[in-house]
Amino acid sequence: MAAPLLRLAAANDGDADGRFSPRTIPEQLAEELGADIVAGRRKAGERLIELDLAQNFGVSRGPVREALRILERKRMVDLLPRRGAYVRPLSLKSIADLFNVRLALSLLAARTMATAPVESYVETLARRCTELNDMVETSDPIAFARVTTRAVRTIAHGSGNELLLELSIDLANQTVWETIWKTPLDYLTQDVRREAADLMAETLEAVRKRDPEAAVRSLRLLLENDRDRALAVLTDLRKEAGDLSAISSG
Amino acid sequence: MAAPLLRLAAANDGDADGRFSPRTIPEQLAEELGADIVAGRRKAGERLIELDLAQNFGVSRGPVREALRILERKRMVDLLPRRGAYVRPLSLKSIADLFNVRLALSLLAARTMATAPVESYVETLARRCTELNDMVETSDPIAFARVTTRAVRTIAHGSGNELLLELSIDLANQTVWETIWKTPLDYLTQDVRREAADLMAETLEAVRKRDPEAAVRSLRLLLENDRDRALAVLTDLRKEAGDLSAISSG
DNA sequence: GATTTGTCAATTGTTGACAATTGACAAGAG
DNA sequence: CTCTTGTCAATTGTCAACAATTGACAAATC
Repeated sequence: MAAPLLRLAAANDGDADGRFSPRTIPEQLAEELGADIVAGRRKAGERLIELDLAQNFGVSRGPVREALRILERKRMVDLLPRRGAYVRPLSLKSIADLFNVRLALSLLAARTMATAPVESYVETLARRCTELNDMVETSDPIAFARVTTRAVRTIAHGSGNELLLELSIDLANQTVWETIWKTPLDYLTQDVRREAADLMAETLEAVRKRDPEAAVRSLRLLLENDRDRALAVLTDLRKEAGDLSAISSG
Repeated sequence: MAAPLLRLAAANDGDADGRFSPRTIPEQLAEELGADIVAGRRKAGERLIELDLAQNFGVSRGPVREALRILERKRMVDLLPRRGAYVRPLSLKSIADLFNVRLALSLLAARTMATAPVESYVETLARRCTELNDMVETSDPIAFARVTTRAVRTIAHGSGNELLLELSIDLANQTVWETIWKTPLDYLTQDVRREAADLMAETLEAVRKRDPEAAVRSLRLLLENDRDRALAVLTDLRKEAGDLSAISSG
C-alpha cells in the first residue's frame, strides 16, 4: 500500500470554537481517522495498529499516538494500555444517550442565561431566531438544522458557564453528529420547522423576561422533539440497511 | 536538582471506575503532577516545561507529553500547540460552574432512573440512604459527604446512560473535588445532614414510584443546598487566606 | 484430554537525537 | 522615540531505534 500522505488540511475555519490554534499534525490525523470511522471505512471494534497508521499517513508513530489520544477523548476509540486502540462501537442507544446529555446541558444553559442575560448573547440569539423564522418557508432542512445547532450553542455561550460550553463543544464535535448530518433530514418538514422556530422564539422571549422556568420549558420541548424525530429516523435507517458499520445495534 | 524518580504508585484501588487497567507511567506522572497542582506546589498559570518535568521524574519527554494530555483532559492544564502547557487557574466561578454541571447531569440521571428503574441500582441507592440516615447522628461530615457523593454516583449508574456516567466520573475526578474534600466541612451540621438524608430518601421514594418529576425535585433541592453551602465556605476561605494558590479570584 | 509452561513474532512503551517554531531582545530605519 | 527587522536561545514537534509486554501456538506435564 503506497503512502497516501496527508492532504494538507483545507481552510482552518476555526473548528466551531473560537480558538485559532495552529492545525497540528496529530489533529489532522485524528480528523482523518475520525472521518474514516464515521464513514465505516474502519469498522466498530476494529483494532488500530500504530505502525500501520503511521505508514499509511506517512508520519512516524509519535503523532499517531497523540491522534489516538485525541480520538479517545472524543470517545471514538478505546485505548487499552499495552493492548492497543480499538474503534468504539456506536450503538443507537449511545446516540440517544448523547442527545439526552446535550439536552440536560442545554437546559442548564438556558436556565442560567435566563437568570442573568448578557445583552450581546441575547442579541445573537435573536438573530438566530430571525434566521430560523426566515428558513421556515424555504426548504433546506440541513441549513435549518445547522442554525438550530448554532442557536443552542449561543445559549451555551450565554450561560457564561465555561465548563458547560466546553462540554457542549466536545459533544458537538463528537462524530455522531457528523453521522447524523448525513442522515436524511426529511423529517424537518415545514410544520416541524415552524414549531421549532416558534419554540426558539419563546425561549428567547423567556430569556428576555428573565423567566428561567419558561426558557427551560420551551427549549426542552424543542430539543425533545428534535431528539425523538432524529432517533426515529436513525432507527428506521437501521432497519433498512444493515451497513453503516459505525452504528451497531447495541 | 537530583532525580526524585517515581514512587511506584501505591495500591491500584480501581480509580473510582470499574476498570483495572494496568497503571502506566504517564498515568502516574499525571497523578503526581495533578497532586502538585492541587497542593499549590505548581501555581496557576505556571508554565510546565516538558524537559524539566522529564528530568524531575526521571523519564524521557514522551511519557511526560502523554501525562500532559491526560491532565488536559482533566481540565487541569491548558495545552497550546507549540507554546507549551500551563496549569489552569481554578477560579471560584469555575468551581461554581462545575457544581452546576454536575447538578444538571445528576438531575438527568435521576429523571432517567425514575423513568425505568433497575432493581439492583434501586437497592444500592436504598442502602446508601440507610447509611446516610445512620450518619445523621454521628458527627463525621467527611464520611457523610463521601456517601452522598456515592449515592449520586449510584443514580448516575442507575440512569443507564453511559455517557452521562462517564462524564460524571470525569468531573468527579476533577481535582477541584480533591480541593473541596480538604476544606472544612463543618457546614454539614446535624440539621443539614438530617435534611440531606431526608431529601435523598425522598428521591429514592420517587424513583420507586416512577415519578421522575418528584425525583428531580428532591435531588435538585439536595444538590442546590450542597452547592450553595460549599461555595459559601470556599468564598469565606478565600477572604481569610490569600494563598491556596490553585484557587484564584477569577 | 485438559492444563500448564516455554517460545516467538507482533505490537506497544520509551528513549535520545534532530528539525522546526516561538518569543525576546538587540540593531537599525523611519 | 517608536516601530520594524534580524538573530538566537529555549522549547516543542517529529523521528527512528531499542526495550518490554502481550497473545498465540506448540510442547510438555499431569
